[in-house]
Amino acid sequence: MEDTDRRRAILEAAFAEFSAKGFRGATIKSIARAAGIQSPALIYWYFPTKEALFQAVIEAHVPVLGMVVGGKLALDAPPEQVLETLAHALLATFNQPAEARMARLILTEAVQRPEIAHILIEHGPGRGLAFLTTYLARQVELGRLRPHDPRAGAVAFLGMFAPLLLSRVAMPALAEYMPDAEAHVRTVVDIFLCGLRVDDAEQERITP
Amino acid sequence: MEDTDRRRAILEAAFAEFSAKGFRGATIKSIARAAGIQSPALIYWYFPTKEALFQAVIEAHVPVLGMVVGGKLALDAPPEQVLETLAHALLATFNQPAEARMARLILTEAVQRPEIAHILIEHGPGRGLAFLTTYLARQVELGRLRPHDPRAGAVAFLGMFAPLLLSRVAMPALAEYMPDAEAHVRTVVDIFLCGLRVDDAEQERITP
DNA sequence: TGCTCTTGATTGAACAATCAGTCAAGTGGA
DNA sequence: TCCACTTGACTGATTGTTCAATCAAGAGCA
Repeated sequence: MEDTDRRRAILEAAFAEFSAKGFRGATIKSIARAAGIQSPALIYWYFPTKEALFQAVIEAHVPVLGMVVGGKLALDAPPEQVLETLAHALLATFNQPAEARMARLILTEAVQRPEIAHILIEHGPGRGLAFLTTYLARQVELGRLRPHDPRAGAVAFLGMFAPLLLSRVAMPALAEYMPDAEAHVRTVVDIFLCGLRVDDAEQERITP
Repeated sequence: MEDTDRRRAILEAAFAEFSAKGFRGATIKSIARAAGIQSPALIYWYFPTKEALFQAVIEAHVPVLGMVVGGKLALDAPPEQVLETLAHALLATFNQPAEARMARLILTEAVQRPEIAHILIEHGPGRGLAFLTTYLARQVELGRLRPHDPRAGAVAFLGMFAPLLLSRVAMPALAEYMPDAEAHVRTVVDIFLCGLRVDDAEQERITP
């Protein structure tokens, strides 16, 4: 559990290599070179195996996944505030290079590794979905949103940002089909709110 | 360009292996074994290299990607019909095992291969997005939907199904957070339609 | 019918390169 | 001296790929 300079350097280099080339594409030799180490053998003094190094890299970056909903989002706060805050937090999170690379790593590796997929989902999108689901249910209870399946609503809302995040993080070729981020947030929140607002109630004007 | 039995068998086996283990994970030996071939060397009689075999596999499955919007979706058809049809077509498409495996292959490999990502996006999600974008713009023109950014609207609508498709195709661990497919389609179409419906000019104001 | 000759298809063996991982021999500070 | 740390050289296995040899089936000719 100790965290020396060398160990940290290796972890950092391994993260860069894994996220750029995938588990199989990144070799311990390339990781060693990226870490400024003379011999690949040194890696095996800190980590018993390549697989263990990979797991350590994952575990080192799991905590950052939980930060998306780390803010103070109350269950009773009004939807127009919570949804916009959540949307901006989502985009801001994956603007950070470390988080973006982590997302790419998950995307390429978790498919072949269901066991780590489970852990990562638990700490990342799972929390966001769980919070949003109970939040939507609560808002229906409060009469601020009309009755609907809150689970489907949560999946739908977060999913609306999936293409945008995918284009930023992993597939730049998608970018040409993507709208501006700010405009997208505005449109999405607007559609979602109007779509779930209680009918015929008091409502504010919507500007095109 | 000839398509003998052997060549087709190799392509099929390679598709299965690549989609299951990824490009690096699938070896020509395993592909040969899956194709019922004695020696891996035979593959090199039909394909000059492993990379060429991979490209051939991709090209062989590109056409099926265009089928999503292959149906007769008119620009003037009412939204409640078009959106539901589109949603069901989307889910039905990725229920087919071949399409699902193709999607997984794209997801895991296109990240490291921008050149093929571009082609695949062009034939797949790109077409869907392009159609939906012009369709939404047309509906705004017709006065059936209220003014909004049609590009963002299209991305949002298709994105709403991204988590569901991801859980089915590549990450089963996500399934426990997912709603029932039918209910999700209903909720999504409902939210999207209500969210973009033209506001009734006469609103009864109920002051709280 | 018999007999070569050609051609496409298939094979087992072997190639060089690279991989993850090991090992013995060091280094340098306490 | 001791011990945490570092190194270059090495190992055995696996990788994609090549190659010479072989097989089956005709084609042309007697």
